[in-house]
Amino acid sequence: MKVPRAVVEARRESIARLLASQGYLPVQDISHRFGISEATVRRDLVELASRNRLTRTHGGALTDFNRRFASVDERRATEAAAKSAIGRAGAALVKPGSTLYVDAGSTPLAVAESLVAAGTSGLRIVTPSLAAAQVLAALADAEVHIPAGLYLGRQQMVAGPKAAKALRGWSFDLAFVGAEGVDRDGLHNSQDDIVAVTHALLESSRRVVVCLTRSKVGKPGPVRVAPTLDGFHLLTDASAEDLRRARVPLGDARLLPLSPIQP
Amino acid sequence: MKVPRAVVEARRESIARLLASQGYLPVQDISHRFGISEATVRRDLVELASRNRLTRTHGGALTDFNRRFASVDERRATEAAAKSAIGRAGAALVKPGSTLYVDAGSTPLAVAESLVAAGTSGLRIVTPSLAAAQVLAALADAEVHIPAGLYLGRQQMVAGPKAAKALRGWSFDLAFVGAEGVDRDGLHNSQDDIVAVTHALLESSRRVVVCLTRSKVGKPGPVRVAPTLDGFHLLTDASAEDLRRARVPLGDARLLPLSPIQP
DNA sequence: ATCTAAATGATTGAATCCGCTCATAACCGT
DNA sequence: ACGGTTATGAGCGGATTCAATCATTTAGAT
Repeated sequence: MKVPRAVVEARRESIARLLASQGYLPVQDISHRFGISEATVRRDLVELASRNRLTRTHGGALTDFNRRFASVDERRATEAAAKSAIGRAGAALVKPGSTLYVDAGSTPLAVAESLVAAGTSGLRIVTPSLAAAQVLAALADAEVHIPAGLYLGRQQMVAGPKAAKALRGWSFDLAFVGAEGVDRDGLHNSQDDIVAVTHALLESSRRVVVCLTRSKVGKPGPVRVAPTLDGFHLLTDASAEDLRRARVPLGDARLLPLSPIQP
Repeated sequence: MKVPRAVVEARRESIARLLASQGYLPVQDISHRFGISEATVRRDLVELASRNRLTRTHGGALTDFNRRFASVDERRATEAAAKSAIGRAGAALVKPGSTLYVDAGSTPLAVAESLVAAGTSGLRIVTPSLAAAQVLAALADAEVHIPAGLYLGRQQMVAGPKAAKALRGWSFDLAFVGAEGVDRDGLHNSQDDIVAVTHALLESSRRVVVCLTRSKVGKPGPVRVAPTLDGFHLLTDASAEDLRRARVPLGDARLLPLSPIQP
């Protein structure tokens, strides 16, 4: 039987709120609590999910607390296996108690996730990526700093002319940066501000690790970071053959090995 | 094939931690990430669940972590009607093209949401709240700035001693701040750093609007912001009678009216 | 070195969940 | 008042997940 529109909206709001307090609810539970059929529960959940009020799962739904950074999640899904491998290899380079820079982008984010999975302790991390900050907050004893800047909603990060300058006050053991692409003309990224940050890192970090999936090899980009990879470390699932074929000017860059599979 | 006991324990620990950062993970995802069969994943999850490290669900598992603390979403859900009314009234004060400060907290967040709903144009906003930044990013022509600071995962905000200083470079038309409580001894908040920010705002903002739900009236707090509400504007769903009864020292504070009905 | 017990992956049948369709009932606009 | 529209619940086929079992491999103890 049809029911007043206001009732439907109120019920959906109730479900969303109940979920916010519970974290997770199975479809069956919701059905019982509200005295409606599971079919209706599913319809409500689909609707609420489309409004980004919650996330659907098999058999239930959960709050969006951690999943609010959506567009990054999409990119995170592509080449997930490669990014995961790069993440593990990157995290393996990190010693407890280090001071790190973790760039924005889904590939450096994989490093952050692996650091959390490894439970590396005593880290001090600077990141312009809100997604990385949120992930790293799971490390109880870590100190996560976010630099000042303009918030870029699409990329879930802060950026700005001040960002590069602010980094000079730090001294990093290790910096993980991403890039738009690398080809015969060198390393490329998307924005002036981000390129400036990478340059600043070359001076304030002992090692700068460029994290790149194979799909970025041979691709150009709007702004050139450097004509060669001199001074960088490279972490990628692309083979040495791939890099040679794309005529990437490696210079004296060190190619870091990936962990095969499994942690 | 059998694998060393230490590896098993390390992997389970990794799963638990990864889960802590993700909130929820399907069995399949875990299987892929760790390169183990789903059967093993289920066995690990059963074991971890028996140790109360996580909660099982159909098709995956989720952290117990979010349950222990009141998340931003949970606070947002409480007194939602009052916060929504405060948000609308606050947004109504904002002229297009203004420069604003929006504090962390679920009540100021309601103002941000109403600003987006109203589609106010040309805003320049500074906020330490990542939730507010994300909401405000929906305004295409807005400029959202995030100050530098330490990331507080539980509150989804940045804070730090530098924050107050950084604000002196700005000149705000309007600042929306929250508070822990207000009682006969004045206005209270939770941390030194945040109180310092409020003080800084009194100098760098033409008007400082304190957003308070009725439940905060009569409540004390760890750190006192000010002994009276002199110089503040007050936006609350509490009645003048409520404030009088709690002997709140209003001083020359201006009590702003709430919009009665919703749009 | 040898043996036992543990860990893993594959398989299978049962249980569960999902998306879809359809009939019904009653809200809502004209 | 009335017709169109919308919300609902039930049923069904298909997909997914689960629990249990079993063979295989090897860590860890004697």
